[in-house]
Amino acid sequence: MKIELDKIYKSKDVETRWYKVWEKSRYFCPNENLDLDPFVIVIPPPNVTGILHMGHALNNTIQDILTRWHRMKQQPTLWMPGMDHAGIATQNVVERKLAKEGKTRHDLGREAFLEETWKWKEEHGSTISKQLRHLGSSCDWTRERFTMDEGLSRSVRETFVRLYEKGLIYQGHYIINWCPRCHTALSDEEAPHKDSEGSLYHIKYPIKDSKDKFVVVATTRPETMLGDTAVAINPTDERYSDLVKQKLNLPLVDRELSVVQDDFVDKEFGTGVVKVTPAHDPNDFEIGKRHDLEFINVMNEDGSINEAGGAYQGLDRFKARKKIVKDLEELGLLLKVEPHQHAVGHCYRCDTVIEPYFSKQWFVKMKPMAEKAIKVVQEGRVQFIPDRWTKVYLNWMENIRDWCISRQIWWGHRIPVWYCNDCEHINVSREDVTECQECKSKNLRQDEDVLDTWFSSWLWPFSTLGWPDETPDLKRFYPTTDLVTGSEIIFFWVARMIMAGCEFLGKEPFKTVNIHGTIRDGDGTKMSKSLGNTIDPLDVIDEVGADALRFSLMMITGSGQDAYLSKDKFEIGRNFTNKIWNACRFLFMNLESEKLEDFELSESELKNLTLIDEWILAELNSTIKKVNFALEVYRFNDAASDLYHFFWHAFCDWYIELVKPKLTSEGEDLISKGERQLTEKVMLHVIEKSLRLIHPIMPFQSEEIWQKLKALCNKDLGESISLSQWPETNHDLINEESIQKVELLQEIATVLRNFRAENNVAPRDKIHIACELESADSVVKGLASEIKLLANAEEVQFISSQKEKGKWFKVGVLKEIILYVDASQDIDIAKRKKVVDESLNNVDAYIHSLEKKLSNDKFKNNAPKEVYEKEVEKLQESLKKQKVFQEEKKTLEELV
RNA sequence: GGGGACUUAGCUCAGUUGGUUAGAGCGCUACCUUGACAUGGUAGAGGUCGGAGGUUCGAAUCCUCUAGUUCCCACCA
Repeated sequence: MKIELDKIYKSKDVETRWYKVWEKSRYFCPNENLDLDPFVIVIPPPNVTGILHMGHALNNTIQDILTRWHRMKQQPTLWMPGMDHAGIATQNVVERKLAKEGKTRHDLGREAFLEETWKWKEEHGSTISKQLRHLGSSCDWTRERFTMDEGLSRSVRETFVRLYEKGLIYQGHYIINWCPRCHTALSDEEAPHKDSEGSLYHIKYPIKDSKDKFVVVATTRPETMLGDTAVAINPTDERYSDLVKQKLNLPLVDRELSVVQDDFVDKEFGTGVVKVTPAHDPNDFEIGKRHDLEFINVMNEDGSINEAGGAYQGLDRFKARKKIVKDLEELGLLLKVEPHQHAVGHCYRCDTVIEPYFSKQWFVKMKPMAEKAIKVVQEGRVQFIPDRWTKVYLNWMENIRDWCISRQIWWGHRIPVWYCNDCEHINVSREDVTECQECKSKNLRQDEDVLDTWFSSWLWPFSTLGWPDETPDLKRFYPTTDLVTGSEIIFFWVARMIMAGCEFLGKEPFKTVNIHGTIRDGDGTKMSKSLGNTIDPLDVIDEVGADALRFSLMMITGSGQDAYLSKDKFEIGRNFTNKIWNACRFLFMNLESEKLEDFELSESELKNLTLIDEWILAELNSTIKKVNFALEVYRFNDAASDLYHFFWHAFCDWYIELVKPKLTSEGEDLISKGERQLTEKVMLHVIEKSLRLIHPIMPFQSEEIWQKLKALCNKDLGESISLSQWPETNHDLINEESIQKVELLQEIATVLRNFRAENNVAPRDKIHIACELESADSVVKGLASEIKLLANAEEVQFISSQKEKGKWFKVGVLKEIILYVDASQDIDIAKRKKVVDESLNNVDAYIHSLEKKLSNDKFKNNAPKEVYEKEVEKLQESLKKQKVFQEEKKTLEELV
């Protein structure tokens, strides 16, 4: 039976070929196994406008590893895919497109604009799901959802109505974050503050009916003074106690201002006098409410000054600011301007400076829901990994503020509210309303606004499963198991999902939240398109393959830690896929066995193993154990590096090298046919298990090789490695003794190779080796042929210490053995002497420290017995070494 | 203002309950173009774990302070 692999691994061909098969064969749909708990992940739905970036690649690789791992454990496994309609982002895209044609959305009107947007979605909206397939993501695409599809829209309405009926949704006039470019309200989370250099303007407000008397107020936004309706001081501030009875004249605008006392005012800051603009500042808004002040809105939706601004009407807010400052200066009312650093909100979509804006919006009352969501985390029913995020989450939850959910855009779920034009009744309904519930009038108008995009995302873990219907999927797959996401959407998404799950289903939506790090570039700045510092995952896939990308990402990103990425980081994955490919190729090339029954090793086969076979099986099983553990605790980097070290540095570097002669022609005389067959079987067993272990991280290549391997076997291994059984650890095969023996063998080989390197003995030249053994029954005796092979020796002799002194040259000292080579070699005595001197110094120092430690009674009394004994053992060994080195030093000195 | 995270070889990072003469990958040096792989092999050089103090028989690992880098959160005009 011959199986062949191409000379080089052609990732592109393999990837497209297998993904098609996987998807077509519905391997990614959950199985019907009722005995095992289902494993469920919902994808953090990427924006429909999105294109795959490294953050996605990391996020989805982790999800895929978990999904494939559980699928191989034969659990019913569902990775629910889908996309987010991304209200503002998508609308921006379509509006930009229209702008190129010289049109605005208003030219089209609402209906036509939405049609246009759906059209855009149909044409471009599947980009990212295609890209996720390139990555190998094993989502169940038959269940793919979109936040605006019919079912999800229904759950949005259901939740809105329920919350409204419960009194948790209310409408009101408040100061919200307004983006003058997107023309919409934003939630607090959507308006992140950035420190910016601004100015603090000190302005004189004249006191009415006084000559030249004035108070000084300070502001960073002078243009808002157009909307001032009062000035506030701290009630305990004696400097201004007289002021309370007086009135002020607001400059530039002909308006009288009263003076109010409010605790909010900090006596220490500035002059201790605050201008109050209730319609343009959240704090002033509160003061305004407390003191029943007038709310004057001075801006239009685009941030320009409106008619209330008198002479400044029509000016953009920043132009108005300049002009106002200039005018004040001319009037002699500008006292001074100081540089001032302060935090300014910016639109998270377009980065425009947010305007605190007074308007009527819909809000969700969050406190009652937060309480439940806090509880489930505190009780450990939802667990953050790493745990430090728990604190971040709880802190936000405990200080939660109401959620502004109305957006003044068109793309999204329209608010299910109909106002009666006749009786002004507010109709809130799951179904479209055509008749007023109060007065039966048909003269209704629906609320113009749509809901925040996150108002549909927060339902994602159950809306995708069919909720509010009691669907079989919902029963079977809710609550989901793991959530995998980045830290930047803990508040936006994770926290709200927990609230929604508890509120609407009475059960937390997932058990663990795995927060992975952020991908940054080599300088540590976040990768973003606008900075132009991105590495496109698709380019990487193109160059090195998806498996290499995935593996590299796992090697690079420590648990939850940010990763600093540069292109060369992907070499590790590329090299590893190459190594696996070539190792398998080599082994397949030299196979002689006929078809095997299967790859499992029978009892009798296990009894006939060579030491090397025993050892590799021990290493394999200890790797299975480690990988299992790593995955269980979400330490993907550990899993990846465990696999890497096993396959490369145990299997390839040592095992294959050791069995090579048996497999190639020169070995034919050396072993019996049965022995060769057994070795081949062990080797195939190891490869087959390794492939299964690697499959969650590197799905494509493992499938390709595994399918070739299948042909060698009579037993039906199944259709795909992705459905095959996840390897279990066979603890009986973790044979410590064989591990120790092979470690000794490796040390011996290293010493001898080192000798070659130091003395420039060519690898081809055979050497003669002698081993002086501590005891006659040393295990080393059984290793002669391996030593011979690894050191390329003509022969290996075992000698006793006293004899044949002149013939052998000492090259190394190990645990139970002293190594010699034939003294006829051309040996660099000076070099050797240097090495021996250094070794002796090290050993001396080490012995000194050990003796010190051991002579300390406190150590003897306090340290655990094993630790103490270990130290004693170390000392004995070191003393032996010391003796040998001393002798050798003497010998070398005589020779010089 | 509050809360995290990070600081270990030239670079990027491991080091899970304190006990290793401190590890890996890349890079570097020397040798190897022997038919699996130069995306390779062998050998080697290179850190005392940001700094200071403390706890302990024993600390990279725990505590305190301190410096630097960085990320969140926060309504001080």
